[in-house]
Amino acid sequence: MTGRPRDPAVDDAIRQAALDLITEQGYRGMSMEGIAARSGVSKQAVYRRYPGKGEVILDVLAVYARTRLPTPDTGDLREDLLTLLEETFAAQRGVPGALNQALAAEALQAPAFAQRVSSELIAARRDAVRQILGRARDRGQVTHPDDEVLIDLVFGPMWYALLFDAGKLTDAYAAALTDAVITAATHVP
Amino acid sequence: MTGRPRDPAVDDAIRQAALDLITEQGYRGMSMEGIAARSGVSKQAVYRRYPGKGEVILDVLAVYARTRLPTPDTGDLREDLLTLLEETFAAQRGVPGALNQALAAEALQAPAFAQRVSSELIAARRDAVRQILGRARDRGQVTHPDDEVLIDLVFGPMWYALLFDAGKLTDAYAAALTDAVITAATHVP
Amino acid sequence: MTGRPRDPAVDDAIRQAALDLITEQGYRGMSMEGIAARSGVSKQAVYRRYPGKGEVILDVLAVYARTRLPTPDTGDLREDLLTLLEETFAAQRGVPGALNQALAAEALQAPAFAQRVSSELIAARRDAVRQILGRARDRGQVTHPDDEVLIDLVFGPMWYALLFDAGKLTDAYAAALTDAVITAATHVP
Amino acid sequence: MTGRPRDPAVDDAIRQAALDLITEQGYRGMSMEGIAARSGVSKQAVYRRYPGKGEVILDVLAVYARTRLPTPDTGDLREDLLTLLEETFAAQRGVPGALNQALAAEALQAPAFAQRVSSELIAARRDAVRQILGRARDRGQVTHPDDEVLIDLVFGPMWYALLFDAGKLTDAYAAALTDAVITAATHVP
DNA sequence: CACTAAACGAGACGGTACGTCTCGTCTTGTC
DNA sequence: GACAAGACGAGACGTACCGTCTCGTTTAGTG
Repeated sequence: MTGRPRDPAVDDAIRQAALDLITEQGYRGMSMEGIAARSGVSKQAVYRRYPGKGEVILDVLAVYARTRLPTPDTGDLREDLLTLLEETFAAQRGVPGALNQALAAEALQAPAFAQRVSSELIAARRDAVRQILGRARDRGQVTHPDDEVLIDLVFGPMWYALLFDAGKLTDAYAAALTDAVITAATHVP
Repeated sequence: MTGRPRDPAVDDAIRQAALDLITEQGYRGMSMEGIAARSGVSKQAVYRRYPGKGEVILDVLAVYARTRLPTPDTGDLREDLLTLLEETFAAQRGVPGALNQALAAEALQAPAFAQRVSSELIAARRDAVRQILGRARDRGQVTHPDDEVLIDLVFGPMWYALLFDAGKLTDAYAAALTDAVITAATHVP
Repeated sequence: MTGRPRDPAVDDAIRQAALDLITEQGYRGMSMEGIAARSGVSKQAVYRRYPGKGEVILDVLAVYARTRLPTPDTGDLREDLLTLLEETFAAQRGVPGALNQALAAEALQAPAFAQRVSSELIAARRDAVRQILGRARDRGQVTHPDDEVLIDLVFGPMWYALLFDAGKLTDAYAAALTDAVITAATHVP
Repeated sequence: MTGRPRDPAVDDAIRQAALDLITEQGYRGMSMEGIAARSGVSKQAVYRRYPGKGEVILDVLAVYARTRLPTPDTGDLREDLLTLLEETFAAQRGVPGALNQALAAEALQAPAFAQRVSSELIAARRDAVRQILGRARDRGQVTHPDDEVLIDLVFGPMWYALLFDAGKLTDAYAAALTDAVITAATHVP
């Protein structure tokens, strides 16, 4: 049979509580117990939806991801890449940054979860850069043979900053990084 | 006054136990309680030395760091950088990799700790690359204006890999990264 | 709301473990930790029921108290009092004696707890004597004006013995005490 | 060899610290560790003098005991007994009361210690009453056959009060108790 | 309309780890 | 040798989460 349907209000309450806790107290202060308490929901209701903290974060982040802008396409590699990076970095300075840090913390504690994050969340961001590079490659602009390395050059420093110095992710840094990556992408004989 | 000196055997037992636990069971399986139990030492003896897990890892890693080789200096930028990266990545495939992951996990849970890690451990690695770049710059080879960005290009992807795909850190990846970074460093007009 | 009801088996296991520990190892050997371990119950389960050791003992003793015989009423003051004292002292020679000692130890470390013990456990015993004295007083036998002092004469020596010489609490001692108290109760002009 | 003699200042500091702690924080707050810290003395210096908390208390109490008045001897049983009890009870309302409570707590946790307390400290108090009763017995006033029971009638209620209601030990209570005990002592045919 | 099945809040449960405290012993260097 | 200092193993303290498990109650469909 069907049984009682899940209450969407509960869904929202959980996500909201998770978000609140993580922004107010960081990953440390975000516990399944705390989420339930804060949202006025039973622990079971949380565990019914998510197998663990990681999945909660993943879901909360997905909400942000859904509202994100599409990949820029101005015909200019530098402009496209810069726009994307500026937007991405700007987000990392806000709530999504805290969520990504939490995500990283979870991933470090469960390799299987790291895999999921990689394929579900990170892949999308990488795709965006891959598209930009692909278009530039079609225009003969990009000569570097391996997109993946270039993409690592873009996002590696971002995660590095999230780990040890989140304040670094400014527009200026986005620009510097963009230039360096473009140089690496376009100056291979 | 002096008081009874700390027993070096206890120091070693703690470090060894921490190392064992982290390599066998990962960051998750490493607890202050477990370290004490495994090393046959009282919890107090552990807490007397380290205020938390993070500091233990930091200290264990320091032992590895101390035994690390000096910065290569062959007069050839590519060879120097490649050697350094290959060595560093090779280490990340082993025990130090697990330790670094643990370190990252801790750093994510305590920003103050992230700062310490940054200045005490990471700085040394960055210095090595800075020296290599500096020498090449003296030879007129490096034209990119900002060492820091270049260094981020080197280590960003490494941490990124440690977070989501540690298996990526092969010699081949070290080579690809080296080439990309050198391109970025040397092709700025 | 209701929530999952407490498991009575856990209640019993805790009480039994506490009882075992206190009889086998005395108050010293009875710890919240030990109770949990011995009963195969989590520490939380214990702390959920009792805020501290004292309350555990109090509860264990209550079980004994509930099964105690009613106040004797033969119409003869000496017989009534003697019976009560013999029974009470006999109990002190057994498990309840150890429990009472533990109770005293706890009471000495927390005045607030002493108050509780006084009103919840000791009061019942005093009431029994008060009833016996009251009936004798109705028969014109007891002339001493203050029951409370007489009751202190009865139980004071008992606690004194529990503190320093538990072996003293024999039937003979009960008889000697009974006689002395009756003399004090009945020979006031 | 003789070695360095013990520093009397250390002796005093320990006793003073123990006294302070016990009066300020009760038995709970009196720890060997605390005594050492408070007195500015090493733990070893404390343990060198006393095998445990109990002995410290015993020693501190002994100082008080030494300064106590001699057994009253006015030729009047009631007056002698009343004086003794009033003085004794008055002391229990003060610092010696707290010390006695601590003593009781210790005795409950180590039967062997209870024995020592009994023979060293309590015996003196009992002797005093025994002397008073003896003199009255010589005058043909006391007819009760057993001094020990009478002495229990005197001190039992005192310890009982120390356990559960220290406030009870007033002059009025001393008087009531004196009268009851004298009745018991003098009205046996 | 009754029945069924799942969701829901509440909260108990066995675990595990946390960080702190005190115990009684020991090991330094200094006096 | 006493002494201050403080390390050491042991073990209890009380708390916090984990993920699972009852409870009794509500809320849809389905028959």
